[in-house]
Amino acid sequence: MDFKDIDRLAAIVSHRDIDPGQVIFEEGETAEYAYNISRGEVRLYKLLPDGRRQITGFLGEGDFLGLVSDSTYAYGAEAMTPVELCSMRLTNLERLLADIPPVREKLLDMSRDELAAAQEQMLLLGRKTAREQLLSFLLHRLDQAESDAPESKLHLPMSRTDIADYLGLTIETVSRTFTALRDEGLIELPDTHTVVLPELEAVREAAGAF
Amino acid sequence: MDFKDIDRLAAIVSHRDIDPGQVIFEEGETAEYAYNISRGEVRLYKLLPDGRRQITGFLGEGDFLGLVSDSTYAYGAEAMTPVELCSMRLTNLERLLADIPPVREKLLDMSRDELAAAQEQMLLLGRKTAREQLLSFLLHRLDQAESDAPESKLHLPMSRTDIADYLGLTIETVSRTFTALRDEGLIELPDTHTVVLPELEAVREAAGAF
DNA sequence: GTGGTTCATTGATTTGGCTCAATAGGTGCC
DNA sequence: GGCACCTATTGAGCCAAATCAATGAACCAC
Repeated sequence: MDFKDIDRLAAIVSHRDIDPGQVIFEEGETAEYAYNISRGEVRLYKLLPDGRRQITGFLGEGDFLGLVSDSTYAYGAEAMTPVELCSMRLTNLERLLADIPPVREKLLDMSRDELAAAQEQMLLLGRKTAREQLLSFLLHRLDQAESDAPESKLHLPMSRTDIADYLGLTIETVSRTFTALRDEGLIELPDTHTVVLPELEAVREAAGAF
Repeated sequence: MDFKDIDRLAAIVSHRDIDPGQVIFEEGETAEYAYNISRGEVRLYKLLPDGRRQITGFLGEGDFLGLVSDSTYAYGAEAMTPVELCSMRLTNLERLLADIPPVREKLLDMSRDELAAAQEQMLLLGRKTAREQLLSFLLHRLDQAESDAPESKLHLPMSRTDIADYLGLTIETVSRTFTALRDEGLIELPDTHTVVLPELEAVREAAGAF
């Protein structure tokens, strides 16, 4: 990507601020924009007609949002915290992609990573117990955060309901499992949204070798 | 893609036959080849250390196999029926991809479709009952087969165990659920590997609006 | 035909996680 | 402070699916 490309990119991006709990886009909506998350945390989800919700992923700063297969979004997206988005019209983006191989290559890599993560999540949802699921979830968050957090202390921006809908559990089971893990000494819970993993090896073991 | 490209493509592909039950590649193995399935049915799966298995997808004729994010396969693959593969060395493939935009574009589309399917599967695994899962599975297979089968008669090449591991259930639950659906008249089971859906609308309804 | 093997079905029982219900912490507002 | 609101925790009972166990059906080898 050279200077000319960067200029063209700058010309089609704009900015958008979202409050916590606000919908960024809904599943099935015609996809007009793709986004890059400048700040904040986002949940992706799918719904059944009766309201059951499955969260398919959590995104944070730097993540790309709005990769679509056809012309509609395959899932909904909501802000969990105040979110700043860098938005691009998909028509412009597609034209840009057609021209700039490195961007296209990056997109392909991203979707392959996302796919590998989705398969890991299927293993978790289909075959792991609540305990293993929660530990795997914590380890995964820790790995992601590792870059800027040297210690095994973890901030969870999402609610218990969000965690439950991500793991295919109920809020009560999530809460009970957190408590049980705390009582066993596998984790510490200084407050609701903070977890410390003092014995990482034991956690990895108990998570089903994540 | 022009004639020159096709020649280069032809030069790097070769052929491979696989017997039912044979492993094509294992999760974690260094990825040397990507494949296109010429004939037969393949299951993709991930394993936990204690042997629990989650099937993450079934592939058939024409499907592409071996899209990897890093240098190792993210899942294992096994033949369910006799399989004929068209194989390509990944090193060659990568070089080819770097040069030919339409191939790269196709790959991106495929991985986006696969990702959308993965998210649908997460919804199914996390939030649907055994009954809804099985019906969704049948409808999905029917949609895929629709092209060459005008009727709502479906061939299931995989075993009950495979279906169970795909849906995150046990073989007994799959069998019981099949029987229950048959007794309700929602499906017919002429033999173990054949299902007929006489009332498609009722099935769609009961599957949780797949 | 008989025994062995594999896969599917059916039955009996158990259990992990869900449902329903109550209680406890926080936080903000008046 | 006192109250309302929201989220999380804890308790009691229940149920869908798992587990354990037996039987049936199809296929092959001898």
